[in-house]
Amino acid sequence: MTNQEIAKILHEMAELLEMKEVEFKPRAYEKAALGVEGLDREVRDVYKERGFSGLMEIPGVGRGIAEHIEGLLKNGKFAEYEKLKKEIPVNITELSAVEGVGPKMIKILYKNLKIKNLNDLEKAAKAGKISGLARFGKKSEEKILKGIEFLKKSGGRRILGEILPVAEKILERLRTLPGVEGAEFGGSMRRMKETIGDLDFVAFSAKPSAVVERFVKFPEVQSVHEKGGHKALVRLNNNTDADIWVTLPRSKGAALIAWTGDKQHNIAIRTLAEKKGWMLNDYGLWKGKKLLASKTEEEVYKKLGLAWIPPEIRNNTGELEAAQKGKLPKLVEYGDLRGDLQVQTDWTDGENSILEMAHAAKKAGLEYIAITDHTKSLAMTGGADEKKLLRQIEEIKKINKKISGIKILSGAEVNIMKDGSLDIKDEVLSKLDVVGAAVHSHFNLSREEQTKRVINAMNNPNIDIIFHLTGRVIGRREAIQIDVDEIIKTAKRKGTILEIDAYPERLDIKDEYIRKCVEAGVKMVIDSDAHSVNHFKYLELGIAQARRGWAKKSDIVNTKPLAEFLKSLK
DNA sequence: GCCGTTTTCGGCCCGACTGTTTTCAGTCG
Repeated sequence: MTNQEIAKILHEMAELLEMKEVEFKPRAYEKAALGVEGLDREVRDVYKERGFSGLMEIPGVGRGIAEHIEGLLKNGKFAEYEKLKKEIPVNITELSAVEGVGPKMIKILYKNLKIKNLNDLEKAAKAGKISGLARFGKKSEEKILKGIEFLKKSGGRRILGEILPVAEKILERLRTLPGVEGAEFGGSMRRMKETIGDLDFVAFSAKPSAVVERFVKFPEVQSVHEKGGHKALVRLNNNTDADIWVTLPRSKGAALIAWTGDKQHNIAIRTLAEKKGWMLNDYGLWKGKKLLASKTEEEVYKKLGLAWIPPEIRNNTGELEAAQKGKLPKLVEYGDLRGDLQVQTDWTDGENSILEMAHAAKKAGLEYIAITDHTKSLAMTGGADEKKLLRQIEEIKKINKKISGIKILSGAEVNIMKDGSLDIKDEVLSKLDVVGAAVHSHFNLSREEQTKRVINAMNNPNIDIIFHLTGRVIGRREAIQIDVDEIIKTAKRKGTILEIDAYPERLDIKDEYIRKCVEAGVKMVIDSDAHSVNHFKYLELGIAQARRGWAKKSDIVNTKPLAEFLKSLK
């Protein structure tokens, strides 16, 4: 049983208990489900190695839920879940994905109309059966149909890189509206998460309702789900939803904290306020009716005894404790990068020439790039063999003489073969300035084989960097099975750098692994993996990823000037 | 059912909007 399957059962359990109006347990199951989802290993492997106590170390999992997970792993049994599921045998995950449909509604729909899945729901709504139920009307029915339609079209979360440009355009438009005194992203967009479910905007104005009215008429808005004096929820032309909340400028700090989240961070920080006998809501930090702080985030955090916490790390994984102790790291900043160590050109599968890429990189504010075209075993890209690489080294020397303000390094993205050997001879690799190695095939090897394979490659003294270690493509291809802890140990021993590939679909390695590298003292680089002159903008996504992994400037070697950077290579 | 600077029992974040109602439950973030 995979983590996803276990998490799904825990989520469903939360909803089933919600239907039964059981108090507090739903949230406990919800938290446990999140804990399982967030794990960087398979629960079954944790159980195999560490047994029951390993399960109990999963965040949000205590004795009770650990026992249920154990049952699921041992024989697929979870008696209470099955019993509840028998009472209300419906596809909860599917139904609750419909906007506006929650556990209570699912229960009523099943009891009265025997609705079990999306198909049943759509049929019943179209036949006008739902509006006949007590406490349901025509509008509820329409809303359900709209929700189903949206679900069919949108297909879930979008990757950050895809949606960020759209969101920035809307934010700009919002900021320039008359009467608006500032606007920011909220939610997962402000936290720069890998994928975005919907867009959140927070705006500040003395006349909130006027701003809401203008917002819902933006050209990007396709339809309006709901609209009040301070809030609106709309659907955009690109089939994503966007929320806006407009509040008075004096509440800015508290409002941004409330709307940035994430949920667990908010719960933790509000609980912290409560423990001091205060109350934190969307408008401020209060002692009874007395306002203690609200204007800026810094002010609110400070009053609570916390340093300001960067949005990217607001997810209740230790940031509050660190902020309390003044031990938050100073994260690498947007704009800190001086180089890019993975750039493809038209020598293989890139779209532009070496010179064009160099100019584009310079324009993007970089001081050096490494040309890292694919190597020969990646035939589909026209990968370079030894002769072609040597020719490219000479070509780069020539171009370097012609240009100024940027230095081009010669490199390669060497293919790691199934057994961990490399497809380019050492004597040629040793002539390159920067050598990255990457897995591009045999994604399905066992964890042991895959780990051994990559470690073999790392043992080659010419390999400076491992590119996109886990090979995942968000939404399309799973990460390879690999023991990241072992890789990090080896990287530490060998002085190998691990890459944070900023290409929007990759974002590889992910934030938890970055955090492990930071803790282990393993250095990283942030690369665009550019295949065109337009791709250097992706570096921003990589920086966001690094920040979510608590990386400091000193953890990222391509924040260094060229000479210093070169010293950190083998 | 989880969890702990109020620590092994007694708490569990907070508010806006909607729909179908006459005061609020359900949903969402």
